[in-house]
Amino acid sequence: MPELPEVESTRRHLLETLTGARLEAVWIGHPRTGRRNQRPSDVVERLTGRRVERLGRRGKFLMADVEDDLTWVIHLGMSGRIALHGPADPVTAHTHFRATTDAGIEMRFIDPRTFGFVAVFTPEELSDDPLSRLGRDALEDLPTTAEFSTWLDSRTAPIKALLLDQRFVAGLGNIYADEILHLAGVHPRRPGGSLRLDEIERLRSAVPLVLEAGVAMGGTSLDDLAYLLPDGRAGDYLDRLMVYGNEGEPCEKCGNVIERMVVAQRSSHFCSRCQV
DNA sequence: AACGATCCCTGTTGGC
DNA sequence: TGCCAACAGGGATCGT
Repeated sequence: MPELPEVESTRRHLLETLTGARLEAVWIGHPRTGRRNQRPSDVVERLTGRRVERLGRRGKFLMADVEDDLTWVIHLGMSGRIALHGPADPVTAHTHFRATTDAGIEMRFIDPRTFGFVAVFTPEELSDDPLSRLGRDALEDLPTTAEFSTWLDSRTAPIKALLLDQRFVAGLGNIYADEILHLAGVHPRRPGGSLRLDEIERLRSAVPLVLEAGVAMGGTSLDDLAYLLPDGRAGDYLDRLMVYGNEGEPCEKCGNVIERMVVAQRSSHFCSRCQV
């Protein structure tokens, strides 16, 4: 599912096409895709004719600066992906947003489960939106071990749930949280406040190791229907996963069988020998 | 305040 | 073989 490495891989592939491009024909075809704007038609009205100044990312949100202080925000949700096409290419199912650049390239947002969205915010709207409370980016702005320690202090929620909470560190999802906990040797159900300083340090240092490897491989494509790069290719990190989706298989570190349990309403994959 | 539960949605999977 | 319930999950929201 799209997490930070998938969103960052998508951003890097879009940079050349979108940076400095003027958007011409803009279309939104599903009410849920534009639901974060009070009026979904604002997405079309605000983007049409305007130039994209810069394409950034915070956590799992693509955030582009657009002329006149607007912020164009795209979230891939669970099943969203972006594809670049020529305007005459056949439109595939679940295409809910299209925008043509002045160079004649069409960007499409494809999202079968409609958990994702496309929105355009004014500065005032952005400060009112929950995404203004997003935490620090897990790749570009990772908190220090001391800051992690303060945040975890006396917390009773399982560490897995806390890693998925986007309000402190933004960008981790179910797959990479499992991988990070495995690399750090921490059990997903450990209460956040129970982690010793050396464990917090291992956890914190595992974050960039896992995420940067994910970005280098173009992200994780679980199957052909979910995340793909904008040119339609699959990301290659699937083969590198140590625990996610490996239930019943031997741990590559110790040979113990990988187990699965539900933590924070999400399936968690872990090695009970490596992770304590 | 912190935490857990629920809901949104649809393609795929697994059980009977 | 065919049908249908269960499952997948990011984030907003709500109840305790």
